[in-house]
Amino acid sequence: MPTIYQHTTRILVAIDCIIFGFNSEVIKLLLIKRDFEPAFGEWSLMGGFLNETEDLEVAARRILYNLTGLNTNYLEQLNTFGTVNRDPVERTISVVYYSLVNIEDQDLTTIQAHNASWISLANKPDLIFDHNQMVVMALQRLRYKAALHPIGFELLPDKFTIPQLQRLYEAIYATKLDRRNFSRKVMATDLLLRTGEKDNYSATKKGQLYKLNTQKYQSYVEGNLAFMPELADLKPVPA
Amino acid sequence: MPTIYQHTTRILVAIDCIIFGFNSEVIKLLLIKRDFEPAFGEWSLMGGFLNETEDLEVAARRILYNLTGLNTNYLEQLNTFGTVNRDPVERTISVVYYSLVNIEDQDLTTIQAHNASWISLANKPDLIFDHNQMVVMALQRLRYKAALHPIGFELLPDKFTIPQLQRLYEAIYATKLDRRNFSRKVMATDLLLRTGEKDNYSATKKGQLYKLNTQKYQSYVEGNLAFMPELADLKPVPA
DNA sequence: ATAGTATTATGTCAATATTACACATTTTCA
DNA sequence: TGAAAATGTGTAATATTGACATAATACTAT
Repeated sequence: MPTIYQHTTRILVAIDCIIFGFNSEVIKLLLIKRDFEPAFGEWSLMGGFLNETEDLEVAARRILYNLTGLNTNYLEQLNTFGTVNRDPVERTISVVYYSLVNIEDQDLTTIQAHNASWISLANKPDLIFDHNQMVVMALQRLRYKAALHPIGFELLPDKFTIPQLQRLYEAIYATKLDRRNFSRKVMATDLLLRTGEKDNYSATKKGQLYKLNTQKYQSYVEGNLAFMPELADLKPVPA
Repeated sequence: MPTIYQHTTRILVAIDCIIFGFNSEVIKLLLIKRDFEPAFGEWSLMGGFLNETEDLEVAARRILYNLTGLNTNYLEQLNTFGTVNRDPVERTISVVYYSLVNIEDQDLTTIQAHNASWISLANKPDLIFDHNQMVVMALQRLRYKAALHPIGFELLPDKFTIPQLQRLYEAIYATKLDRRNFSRKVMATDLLLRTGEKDNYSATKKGQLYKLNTQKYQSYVEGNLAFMPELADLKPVPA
């Protein structure tokens, strides 16, 4: 006979996903304009409920996949939000994940079917419930992580140029970096491999395309070598 | 008429607390030897269930207070663990907090009443469920945080000496630091104020007692000045 | 009183990292 | 051909780190 906990307060558990993308210029968020209740017509993160027989991360991947049609590499738990009245319908706690996706890999049809769009951070509309707070925390976390681990690559296409990578870091930290020092520094990590190909999107000189040295990358991610420690002096996150 | 979510899977939400302390030599954990089911007689973290009308952090503080009789300054959410079978009795997700407490402030009676004891990391017994995993993650997080923010002070008494502080950092990072460089560095942050008093516990020369410059401390904790960035190259956490 | 030890306060120095530039050259499109 | 972007190399000023030296001081144990 299975024991049962006496405690009877069982609670709705939601999963919300913050999806970061980068379009070679600015950091974007994948947000949905709700065509369902509650908060019909307002903007929110993509979310759903945790099922009885589903692990947390599995649920997050399910929700992400349903919206974007893609399996992201980088999915990490951010925080669990559980203020009593955060959801006006019913007490719900939300386990929030954030993910970094290559904006080019998305499945446009799926995204449109969910009434979702990529919106740059600067134009972020007001979101429902405590979702604004979640985004602020996620950006903060992204800055932490990207200073110590080379996770930025998840936001780029497989092949990318050094200036693209630099623009990504400039976008994450809202700062300007010296072109020459940046490239020297990045090359010194040995994380990049020349593909020999060139960037055909460029209107001017087509840059060298690089890809990740996946072995080196693994040791950087699993080990704890600081990637760009000088960026660890984080600037405040704009609200 | 209030809307109700159709989704019916409501889940038990537990809160578990990892309580770090420091006794001037080693990092300790406050663990309980269970005198109740499930897992009677085994070791675990202190935990409890989230109530319907209770915020997450409030629940964590309640549980912490019940066990230690103290209100800690430093309480931070670590992660939510939700593998389907992590609790053999019933599907339960656990929102885990970690806290840093001054080991001297504890209420011994309360601790004993809960069959709890301070156990040094090196002697940590095997814990129930996924609690071992939680501890590993907490130690990792502690190392991250303490490298970038001066949170270590929470583990010390109000007044402490420089060598005490150094031993704390050495314990957190399982490393040795140069006495002379350490004191120079710490003094340079302007975070410490001399109290003029002396450490009467010392058997030899009684060291100067310092206390935190709480204003400076706030700006370090809230701001993002890296505290000891050279320690951010984290060593792997011993399992 | 003294030997021994821990604490505290300075100082030196080489290796390394960071920052901020200068200058030169190449590739591409219009 | 000229503008724009990408690339490559150099280098001086400055800051940080890590390793080690010295010494005054305060206390205990004997």
